[in-house]
Amino acid sequence: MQTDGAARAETMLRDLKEAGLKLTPQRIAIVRLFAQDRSHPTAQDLFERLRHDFPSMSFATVYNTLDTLAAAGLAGTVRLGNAARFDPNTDAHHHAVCEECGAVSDIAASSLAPSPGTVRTLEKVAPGFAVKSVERIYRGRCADCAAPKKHPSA
Amino acid sequence: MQTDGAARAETMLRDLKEAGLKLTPQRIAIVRLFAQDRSHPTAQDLFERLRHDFPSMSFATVYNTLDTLAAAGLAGTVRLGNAARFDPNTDAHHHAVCEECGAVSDIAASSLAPSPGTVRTLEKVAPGFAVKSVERIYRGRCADCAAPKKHPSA
DNA sequence: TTCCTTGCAAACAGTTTGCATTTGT
DNA sequence: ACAAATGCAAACTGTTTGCAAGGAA
Repeated sequence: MQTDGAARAETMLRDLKEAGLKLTPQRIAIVRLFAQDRSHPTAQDLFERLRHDFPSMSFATVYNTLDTLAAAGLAGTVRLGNAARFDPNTDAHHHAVCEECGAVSDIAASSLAPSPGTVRTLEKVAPGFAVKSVERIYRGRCADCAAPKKHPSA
Repeated sequence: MQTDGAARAETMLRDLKEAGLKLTPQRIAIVRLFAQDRSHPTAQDLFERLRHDFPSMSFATVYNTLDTLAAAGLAGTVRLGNAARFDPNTDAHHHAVCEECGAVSDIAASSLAPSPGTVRTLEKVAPGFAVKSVERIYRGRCADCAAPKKHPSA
């Protein structure tokens, strides 16, 4: 179970090191920032926020690091709009997307494995297709957008 | 229930006309091709196949037509990789994606509305989030890729 | 020292836009 | 005739690549 972002950052860094990868200042900064971010940031988002501390950092480095994390199984990616969004949550989970503001939140799942019923259904509809995992996207309206106060007046 | 592609094409065309849109030769060709295509083609795919009959057709026209169809509720879009894929199937359904060849197939669903159980679960995990629909992506390996004959020899 | 990483800039892929011209209706 | 659609090319966004220079181990 994932809880503390800071702890997760250190775990990621340790895992990267153990995988024989170098811990450059950039990577450390990216990981520390990313591990704590539950907003499913895009590479651009992170780049923007890192820009301040690392004025010379390039996009490529951000992508590189994120891809490396993903390849190491320390991060996931979700594609919902035009941009790839990265997710430090490696527990089984689905996503809830707000159609109004675009916010994405994680919805814990006990497992992504298909249920026996799902397997049975698919066998009929798509014979021969071997399901490995089921991903769900819940679309709707998040609490913030449902809130009546559209005009922050009064 | 969607069955005959050719019939669906004519239905689409009729609906477009009824919506006050013009039936240009390009649109007719795109619709006729698209309505029958269950492979979830990208705009590029269609453009390429249309190129032969309409050497002067532009990308923009393909996108325009596809977007128009989508806006009219006559087509759907799925985003799985880098490109948007269009789907002439407007019945409630999910998608099965082969992780090996990338093929996408439709999996009929009785409804995309969330089940009472889902609503209940989400209420706990994401309080205030109003689920409107649930989309599923089944990932696995399709029948073709599972087939042992990788080398079309013998 | 040795590779892995970085930064940069250019290359790419997919999609959108502006505008003059053409064309359904 | 008129509004809508087309073609074209250029602009854009998001992502990737090639390569010289830099830096962790």
